[in-house]
Amino acid sequence: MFLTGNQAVDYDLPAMGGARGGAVAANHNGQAACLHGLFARQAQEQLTGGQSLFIEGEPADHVFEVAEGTLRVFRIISDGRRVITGFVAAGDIVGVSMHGSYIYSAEAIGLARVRRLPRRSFDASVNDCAALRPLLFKRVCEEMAAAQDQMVLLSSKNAEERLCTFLLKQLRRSADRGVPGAMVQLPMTRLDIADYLGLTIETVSRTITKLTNAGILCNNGRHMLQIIRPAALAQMAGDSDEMDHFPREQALARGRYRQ
Amino acid sequence: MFLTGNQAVDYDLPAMGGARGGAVAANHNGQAACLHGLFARQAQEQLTGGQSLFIEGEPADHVFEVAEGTLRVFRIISDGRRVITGFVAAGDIVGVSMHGSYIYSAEAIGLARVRRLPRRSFDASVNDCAALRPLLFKRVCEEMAAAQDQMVLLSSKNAEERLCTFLLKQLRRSADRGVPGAMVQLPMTRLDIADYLGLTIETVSRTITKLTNAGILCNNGRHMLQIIRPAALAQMAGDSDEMDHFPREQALARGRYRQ
DNA sequence: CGCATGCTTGAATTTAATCAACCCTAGTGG
DNA sequence: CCACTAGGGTTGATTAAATTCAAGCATGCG
Repeated sequence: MFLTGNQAVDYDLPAMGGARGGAVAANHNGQAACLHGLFARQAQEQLTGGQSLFIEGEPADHVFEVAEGTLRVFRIISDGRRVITGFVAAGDIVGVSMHGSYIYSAEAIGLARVRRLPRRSFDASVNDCAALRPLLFKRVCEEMAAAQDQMVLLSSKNAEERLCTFLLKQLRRSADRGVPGAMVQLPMTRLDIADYLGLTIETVSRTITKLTNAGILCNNGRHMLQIIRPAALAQMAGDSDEMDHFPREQALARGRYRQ
Repeated sequence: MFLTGNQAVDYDLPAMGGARGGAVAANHNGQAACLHGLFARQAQEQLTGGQSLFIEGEPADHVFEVAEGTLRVFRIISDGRRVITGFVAAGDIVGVSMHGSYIYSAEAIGLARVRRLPRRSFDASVNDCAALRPLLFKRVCEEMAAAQDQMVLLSSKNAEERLCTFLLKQLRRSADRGVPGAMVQLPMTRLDIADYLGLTIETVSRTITKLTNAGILCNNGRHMLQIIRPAALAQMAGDSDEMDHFPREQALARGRYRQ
């Protein structure tokens, strides 16, 4: 049931070397213009809610591009709890920075579609194409930066700040996808959010209620919120915009950062 | 004293290619055998305790290899607190996965020595040398894996587990460096540890005391501990060795992971 | 010696977790 | 069409853990 990782896929790689004839999206004649181009000719695979794309510990044989939907990326720790380390959505690539085995699992939240490439092909393509390498590098840097941000969130923000930070990020995403009117799509459940933010489901729920009561947002069903006062949200997120150009001085002022 | 990470190491690279002409930048005609080789000919720079190597937000113009000592890698958040996202020690490379600007600061804990390479040179060398690319990629993967581990630690471990995990990691490091007899070197201060583990200095102190009283470790001065019962430490670290091959079953048993 | 810094310990407080009950909604089947 | 159910979600009361505030100790350095 939940183990049905992936069935029946054709694994031919896009014949990287020479002229890639037919050419679907996003790349041209000689070489792929972008990473997306590498996946463009691969068949889409469909995942239903809760279905695994890959599981922590499996050999990391493939790299995936999400075409549609959202996946959660997580690890199960020894006491059985789940830690979600990220969500990936359409356009994102998953499973890149793996050395031997996947270090986390990925599974669909609701319906999702992905394309896959064998890792060897992916690596070879990128390795062969000088234009792609910086693009991949950039992605990895972004992934790293996101991990850093998450560490900061987890190690120093309270429940409210965590949730506001999260909602703000989702708001940006939704806006980028053309969702209008400060609406935020939350495809994931409250439990997903809790496991991502290092909180319990109750705390997430309470905090959303509190923000609603404070007139900062407004609840349109479980998976859709409207942000009424984005500025307030940003302020409560705690990465204060106006001040954080002066990290050193502030820190000194508070006596926490010396020398 | 506690800084003597490892001194007097011979850093000439295994003379991979042929004649490495005068030239700074450390690579090729032949080609460098390893990333370390890229830095080998660079002058060492010395940093004293508390001195910055680079600061968050600066243009990320250089890549560094630590030759000696330990640095802390951190961000200062808007309210002035410091979040340490990692420590780097001899042999580690810092500042790789940066796109435009550094996303964190790095500064020496006590005396340290580093070698630097302009980012352009570093990138060019790696880009030109097919043998180096997977080595760099591997490093980045390790960095990513460490970040994941840290996220798990921060989002789901209690103070004791955090500290035990940390000590265990330091123990491995110390052992790798040839420190004998289950001794752990802690070049950093308690405040550094606290900022790294997402705790306060008081909690770190109390927890060390507790472990000492429990006969698990033994305090030899501020910057040196002896681990009396490594197995107990490992168990308290909470990434239980014996069970975590069955993440799925456990999770289901606890009703936390469904579908 | 005396100060400063880092560390430890104690008491009070606060935050989020836990335990427990209940609600709401979508989907099912009679 | 309505009743029922299961899952996800909310709310409340209590508890536990770590923070905060406060004081004192130890070590190293001028």
